[in-house]
Amino acid sequence: MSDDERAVRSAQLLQAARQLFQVSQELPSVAAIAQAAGVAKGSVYLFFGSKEEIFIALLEDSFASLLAVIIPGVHGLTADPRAAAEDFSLLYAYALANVPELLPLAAMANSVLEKNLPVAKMLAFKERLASGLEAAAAALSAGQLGLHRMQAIDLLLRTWSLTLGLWQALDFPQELRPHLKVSPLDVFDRDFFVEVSDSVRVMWIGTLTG
Amino acid sequence: MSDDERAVRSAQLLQAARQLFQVSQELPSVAAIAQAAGVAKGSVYLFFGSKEEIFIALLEDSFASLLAVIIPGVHGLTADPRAAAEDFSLLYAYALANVPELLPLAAMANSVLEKNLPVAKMLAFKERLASGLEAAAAALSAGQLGLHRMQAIDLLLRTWSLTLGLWQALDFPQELRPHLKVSPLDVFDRDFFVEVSDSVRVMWIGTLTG
Amino acid sequence: MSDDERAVRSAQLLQAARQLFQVSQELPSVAAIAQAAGVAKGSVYLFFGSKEEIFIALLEDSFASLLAVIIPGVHGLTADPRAAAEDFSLLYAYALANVPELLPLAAMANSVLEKNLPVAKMLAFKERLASGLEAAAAALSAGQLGLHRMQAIDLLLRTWSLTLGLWQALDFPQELRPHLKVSPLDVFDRDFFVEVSDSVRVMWIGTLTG
Amino acid sequence: MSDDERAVRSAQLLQAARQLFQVSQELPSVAAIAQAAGVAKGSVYLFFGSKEEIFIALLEDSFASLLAVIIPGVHGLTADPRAAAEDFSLLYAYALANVPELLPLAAMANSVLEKNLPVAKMLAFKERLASGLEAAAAALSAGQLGLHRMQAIDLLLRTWSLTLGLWQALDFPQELRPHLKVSPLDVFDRDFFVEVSDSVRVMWIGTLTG
DNA sequence: AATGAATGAGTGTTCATTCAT
DNA sequence: AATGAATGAACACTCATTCAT
Repeated sequence: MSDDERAVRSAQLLQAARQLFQVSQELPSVAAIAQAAGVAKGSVYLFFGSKEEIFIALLEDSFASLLAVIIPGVHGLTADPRAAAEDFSLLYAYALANVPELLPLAAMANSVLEKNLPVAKMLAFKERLASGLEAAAAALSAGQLGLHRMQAIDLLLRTWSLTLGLWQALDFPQELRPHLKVSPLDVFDRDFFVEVSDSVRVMWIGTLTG
Repeated sequence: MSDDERAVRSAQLLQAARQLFQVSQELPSVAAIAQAAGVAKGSVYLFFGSKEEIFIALLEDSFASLLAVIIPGVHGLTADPRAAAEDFSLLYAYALANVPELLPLAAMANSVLEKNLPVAKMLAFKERLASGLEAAAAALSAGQLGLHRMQAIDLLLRTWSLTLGLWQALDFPQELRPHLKVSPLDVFDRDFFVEVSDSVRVMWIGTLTG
Repeated sequence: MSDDERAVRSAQLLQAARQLFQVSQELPSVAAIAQAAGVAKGSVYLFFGSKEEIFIALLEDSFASLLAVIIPGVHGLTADPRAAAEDFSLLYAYALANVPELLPLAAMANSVLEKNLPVAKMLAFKERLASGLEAAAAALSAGQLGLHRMQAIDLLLRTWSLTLGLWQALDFPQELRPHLKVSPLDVFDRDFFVEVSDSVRVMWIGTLTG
Repeated sequence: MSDDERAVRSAQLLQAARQLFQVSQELPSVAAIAQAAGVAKGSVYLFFGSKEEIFIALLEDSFASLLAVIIPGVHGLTADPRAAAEDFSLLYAYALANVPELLPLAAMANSVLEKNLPVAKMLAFKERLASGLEAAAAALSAGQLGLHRMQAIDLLLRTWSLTLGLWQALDFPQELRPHLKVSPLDVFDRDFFVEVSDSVRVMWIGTLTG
């Protein structure tokens, strides 16, 4: 089987896993993924070493999608800190909205996905994350904002952390949504993307003008 | 059984759960908690409706411990934004270090703990979180920084989100630690508390002076 | 649960396992054993650590049954070697016939049962086998044949080995039985118990008179 | 494909299976055998009908190797029973040592290999074993010991049975070996080949002089 | 003939929870 | 109130075998 074909098949499985995950917000069983992808259970293991590897791959894939939007974006930011912060925060929220499974998946990474993952796989995963972060930081520091590499890394790491944390703070299961209108839960009644955008903008302004 | 007695027994179970969780970084089994607390397995269910409720209660308890330090702290902050940001960020990191199980537990909340939790319990849990946030915000806005209630809530919510996200980004399983010294993982080789402190200070300065 | 109760329940499970094994000549599934014993699958694990442990226990139990007949028998053997060999060989074949699952199970010990068994359990198992052998050897050397302990051990170990090997050589699946009448398979067309008895008698005579 | 070619390829597969089995003492997977033989997995099934057939063939092959040494040996035995027994027992142990996979494989025959084997194949296998036994018996009875055909068959069948049983009684997994020095396991702490040689000699003497 | 991608049956084990005592 | 024996649902993974190419 050629590498291309493998990539196609893997992507199909990932797509099946993505859809199931988006619906249930839980890790679907391998049987469910296989069925959704129209292959036999055993075939899943031709492409992924374990169930966890599937979702780690999905997480990476989604993260890469995010970066694919972010990297050109940060590279083209203006030299004006406030305008740059504004532009980035909007672009960022928009990019996040396009990979809806990213944050729920990332929120499971530490507690669920990394269990049962061989050290080597986990290392490789984390290294690719780090490289992605580096790449984005490189693009950011190559722009007109005059950030050094380390400053760019710090800013992006904190941006991502804030995002992930906000998602967890503001994500409410469907059944709780109606109650968000009533005090005291109304403090959490925010549109996630607006909140991300706002808080990221503030953080960037603070960093760039501080 | 009197309410006081119930409270004592619940606290003993929580303490057992806390210790086991701190050691293993995984949700201990109900059997393990019962044994550690010196009671029979079935007795756990006289105090908690499910395994998840134990850890939700533990999370709340730990969160309350954090607030117990934060609330007086924010109330006494100086009017000078930079000094206030500096003081808070240090106090905050210190307070976090005193409840080491808080962040690992909070990181599991969305993906693990909230499964299997009846809506009513979950609602109550979230409401108490919201109330705690409100209380801290009240203390913060009552201080000399001149923040409105909503501004205080926003700032604290973002602070907590940033913290939780950073913890997840920087937490590495023991086996991966050695590799943190080598590129590209070295971008993650930070002391969590220093990083929290720094990033929170920047966020506060940005917010207060923005 | 008292030790007595545990013993009773374990024995019921063993009995269920024994019956299923005798019928199918294959290791039944845990589910099948549980069902046959009238308990839930999980309950099996209250008494046995793994599937293999069930059958190791069954093997031990059957072996103990054999020894329970053999030990008094060897103790009372006459001083006359030929008569003793004759008496023992008959008693032995009779005793074997009373634990029909013993040899099929023993034949699986090396290749199947000992897989997946923790070293400690396996050690304990082998030690009890050794002790049983020692006990029988003690009874034999205490009799009138004038055998030393080591001679008795050797003789019994060889007797058992010959038995186990003969069983494997002469055991034929049901579907092959009809073909045993036809050359060249007719060399295997022997009654196992007669063959055991004969060959053991010869071995004993050779040893005792050699 | 000519019969010769088929024979060569089969032998290569058997050799691969033999080596893998000798190393792991477990039945290697078909994939492993194919890889070790340098062919594709599916190709194995051009030569063998099932995995079990491979090992049945290997067992036959190894058994034939044993016979190839034994048959000339028994033919040339002296007329003196004790000397003959001595000579045979040494030759036999030596021959066994040259086919180290034979006994582990034979020990699996009843419980593992014969599952999943079509009756016809099994019949053919058993018939060839019987023929081999007959051939050896013929050689033995043609010698100077004056044994009848049936006596020779009996003696050889019992010799083989004793050997197989002893192997199973004395074979200990690597992890248990250290414990063999300590009572009560020390009764099993024997060199297999010495034990086989001794016990076979005794059996032969008993049979030939009885 | 040779391949190797695809299959899918088969099962031991855990553990939160219940409930009779 | 307290126990702990009993439950049984849930599921990843392997690997012998097939068959289209």
